[in-house]
Amino acid sequence: MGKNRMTSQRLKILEYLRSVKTHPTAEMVYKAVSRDLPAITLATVYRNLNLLAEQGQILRFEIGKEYRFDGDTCCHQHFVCTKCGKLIDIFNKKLSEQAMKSVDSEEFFPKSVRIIFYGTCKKCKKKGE
Amino acid sequence: MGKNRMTSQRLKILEYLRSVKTHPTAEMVYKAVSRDLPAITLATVYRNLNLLAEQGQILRFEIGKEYRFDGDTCCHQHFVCTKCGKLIDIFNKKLSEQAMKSVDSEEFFPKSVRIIFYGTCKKCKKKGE
DNA sequence: CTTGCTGCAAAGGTTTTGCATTGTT
DNA sequence: AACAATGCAAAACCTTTGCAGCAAG
Repeated sequence: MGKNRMTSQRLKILEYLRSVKTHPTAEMVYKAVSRDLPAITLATVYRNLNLLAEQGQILRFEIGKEYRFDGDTCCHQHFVCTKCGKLIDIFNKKLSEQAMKSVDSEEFFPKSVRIIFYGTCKKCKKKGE
Repeated sequence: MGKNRMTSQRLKILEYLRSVKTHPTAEMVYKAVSRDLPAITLATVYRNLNLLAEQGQILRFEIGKEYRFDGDTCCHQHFVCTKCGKLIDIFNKKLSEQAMKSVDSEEFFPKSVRIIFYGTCKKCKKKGE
């Protein structure tokens, strides 16, 4: 703990994640970062993503059997369109806070909530009609 | 649709899931069901779990890279203890309904919500002190 | 009988790991 | 100089799939 070295690979990965509003997979991060660091490997990307997630610098969560990473650690929710698979951010801080409050008790001591909605997005809804 | 055959394997799997309050992995279901059906294979377990989930007879969700299955399809939330890894049910129908309502709009058409809390459970909290 | 389901084995895709080397501190 | 981090390749892991035989309707 606290004895991490800031390598060019780690920095690039972190910068990349903070620069995009998408929720890339490890593979996507790898491809993006490869443009600047052609020698980087997928293994390194995984190792860094996992480390950053452990430290709470980024978010890691699972959508349908693969990890997605998110540079925005501020509490927000996600919407998954089950038609097109798109993952969309929803910013409703109150909702997360409200949820946290509702379970905080002598039984549970929540540190974070993950709220994911599944349904249809605007675009797919239109197509379906 | 509607042309499924109720095989002994499928029945056993469904019965098992409904009989437990845990959230077993496919592997765990396989082991449990194997006691009565020694010839069953993991592949069959997966096929049935996926089919049942598609039909909405059970729930399927991801916790840390593996699928978990839940025989209780009624809307409830989950609490994951990050210390011991335990997965606990929380029954707060209102919370889910509230969440759904808050995003339902011209933009999003949610069909379901998944709310997972991460934190410390009572037992681990005690140990930590 | 029909054809959906099974067991078996093999393949698939994502993530992790061992090891020698490199590069931060 | 130490040792954390990397690249490479192989392994590990969970899940899916093709196919021939079986069995539910």
